[in-house]
Amino acid sequence: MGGDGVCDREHAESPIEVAVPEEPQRGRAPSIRDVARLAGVSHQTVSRVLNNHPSIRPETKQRVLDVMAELQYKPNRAARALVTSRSRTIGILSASSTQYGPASSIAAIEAAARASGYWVSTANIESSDARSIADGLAHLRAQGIEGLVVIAPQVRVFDTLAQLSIDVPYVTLQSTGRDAGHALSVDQMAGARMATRHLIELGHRNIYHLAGPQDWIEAEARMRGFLDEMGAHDVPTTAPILGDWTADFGYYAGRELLTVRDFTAIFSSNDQMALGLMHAIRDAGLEIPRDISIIGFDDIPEAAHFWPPLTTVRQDFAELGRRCVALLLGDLDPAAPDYRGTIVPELIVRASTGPAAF
Amino acid sequence: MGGDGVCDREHAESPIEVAVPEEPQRGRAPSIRDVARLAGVSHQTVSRVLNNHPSIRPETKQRVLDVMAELQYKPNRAARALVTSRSRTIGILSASSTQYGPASSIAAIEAAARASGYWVSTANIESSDARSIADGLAHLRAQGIEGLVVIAPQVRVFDTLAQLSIDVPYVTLQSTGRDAGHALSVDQMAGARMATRHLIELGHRNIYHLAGPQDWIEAEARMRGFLDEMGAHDVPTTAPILGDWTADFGYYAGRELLTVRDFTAIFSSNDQMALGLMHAIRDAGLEIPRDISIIGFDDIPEAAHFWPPLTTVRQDFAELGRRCVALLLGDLDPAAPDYRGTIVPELIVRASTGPAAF
DNA sequence: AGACCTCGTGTGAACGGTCACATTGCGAGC
DNA sequence: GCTCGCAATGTGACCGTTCACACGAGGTCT
Repeated sequence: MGGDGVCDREHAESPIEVAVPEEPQRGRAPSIRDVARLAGVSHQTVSRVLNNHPSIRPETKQRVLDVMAELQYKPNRAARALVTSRSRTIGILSASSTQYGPASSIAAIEAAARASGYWVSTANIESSDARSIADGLAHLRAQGIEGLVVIAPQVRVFDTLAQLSIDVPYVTLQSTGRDAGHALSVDQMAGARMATRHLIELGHRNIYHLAGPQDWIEAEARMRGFLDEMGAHDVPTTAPILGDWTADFGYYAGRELLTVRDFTAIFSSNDQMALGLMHAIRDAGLEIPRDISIIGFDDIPEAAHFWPPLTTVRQDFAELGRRCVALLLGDLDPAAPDYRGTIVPELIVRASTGPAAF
Repeated sequence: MGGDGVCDREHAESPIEVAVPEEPQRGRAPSIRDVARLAGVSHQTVSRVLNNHPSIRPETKQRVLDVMAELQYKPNRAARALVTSRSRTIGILSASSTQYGPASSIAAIEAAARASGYWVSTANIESSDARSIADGLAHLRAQGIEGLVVIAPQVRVFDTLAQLSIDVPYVTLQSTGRDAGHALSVDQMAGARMATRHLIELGHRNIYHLAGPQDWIEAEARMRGFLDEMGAHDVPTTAPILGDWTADFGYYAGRELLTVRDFTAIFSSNDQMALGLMHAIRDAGLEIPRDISIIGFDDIPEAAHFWPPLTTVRQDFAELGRRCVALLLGDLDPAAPDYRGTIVPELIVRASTGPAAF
């Protein structure tokens, strides 16, 4: 019924293009039994060809394959999922999927999943409240996902997830340190220490840290890395400022900080906030890095073209996505390679950092 | 193992009435028939409750609902899809999903689809070659999607899609002008004309256009808008430069252009390239907008914090995504509202444009 | 030479929903 | 009073695939 309606509509809309006189197309799409009939075998033999079962005579197999091609047979995923109770679908629960990092990871996850014959279905959550998370998760679960990737790295999300008792294998793209089995991440602490050490080695002693939102796991890890490294060099620290990842926040935080100006460098927890900071610093008539050094985190593609080009810490989001799927499939499918373990980020020195001014 | 499972099951079923207080929960998830048995109705009645069929006694309905809640019954999507041959899944075929625009649209599409009870499954294509597109499409089709959204707005993609004769309703997020029925877009031409007019009104007469890749539909539309507006004001034009959307390209193009420097303004087809251009201009010791004005396109969230803050044209990607689903569901589901028609972008004037220097 | 295994194939029953149709009561119309 | 229609519910088939099991042919072991 619905199909007819759609067909009519198509015809009405594009009279020039679609003709589609090719297929006999009487009624339903060809099934395994149609193939079987034409190939002169049983439906089970066709099924065996589909799942390339070893014990099947090559010539029989070829005959079946030929008929499949002729009929343009396509296996019905729903039927298969019903009987095997395996959907071959990985769900992604993601916050802030419009940002470069998450988006890159999602793309990599999709590619890796597809290569392994899995589908990917996403659910975005706008806010991190329990309701929104539960809704997203319910949506994915209703679909019968086999594995779950969580790219909403707020502590709150974790807690909510823990309460919801997920019944599928899952991976989170950030590490709380608590749930070692499920987590996968770029080593945020190491990256933050690199960034901090870089500033210290340039002679800076009054360094601020513009952190991410308090309840983000990455933000916390970077903050910890910062504090540890500062401590290791006996440099006194001030309390980090808690931001929201946006360039807007960086700008306003910068304006605020400059009213006092008791620092020579700022380590921003991501590149966007660093951009906002630099904006504020320029507005105040100061020069980077002569007056103030800025270092970011992520290395988004634009960072090289900021003014000045931003020194930052590069994360390999794509590798993260790939490993994520490998880990998940390791649970789902013991054959897949397992490369658990953290990925080490890389310090990218550009022009926004320089020797300490005073 | 399997045999044991079956045996257990047989035993569990044979004794009259379940002795276990709560739920045996051994093995499979509860089905419609489990619910039926405990509620003392037929499986069909349960099905009617699920699809809230009108003619069912309220008290019967309530009883069924109670049992469902108790058993934590969840309908099996695969079974439903199998029998109705409707997957309730929308596929997204997307290139460059890591960029702000596409990512925003994807998020909006997912939200809108979910609100209408649909799932979203994505396939990313890295390159625009026919093979990659066909693979992505095949992947989505194998899943039995009911509708398709294409956010890979290269002309090439369109041609490939046309050849592949898509058998589901689809929408493309950009307009070729040719396939009016399927396309949905922000009015790129209008946006480009706004941007160009802005520069002309500031007195610029030597304006370059840094366009996007030749085969992108948006790029072409913006270029056309630029040329039209220039023509309307009798301003002579030079051939647009064809870029690749990246800040890197903008930077190198800028360096190249500055060797001649026969212009006072550049209209960049997106914000990233504008960023690269500004980088190159600063490197050459020039000041924006005193020496050269720059205008971008998209209004990515960072644009307000570029140096100088970028004048650009804002596109409402989220609205685009929402309408996209509405359009698709209009095909799928005649009840949904239909708001076809283009979305008008908005000129955002910041500090990267100013009066012509000479 | 019979027992036994393996290969290649077929048969019928699931899986968990929906659909078409059958079957009850029960009030209304003639 | 008897039929008719409708509301509320039940019965069995079916969607397209895989699974468990059966079966014949041929080879190997004892």
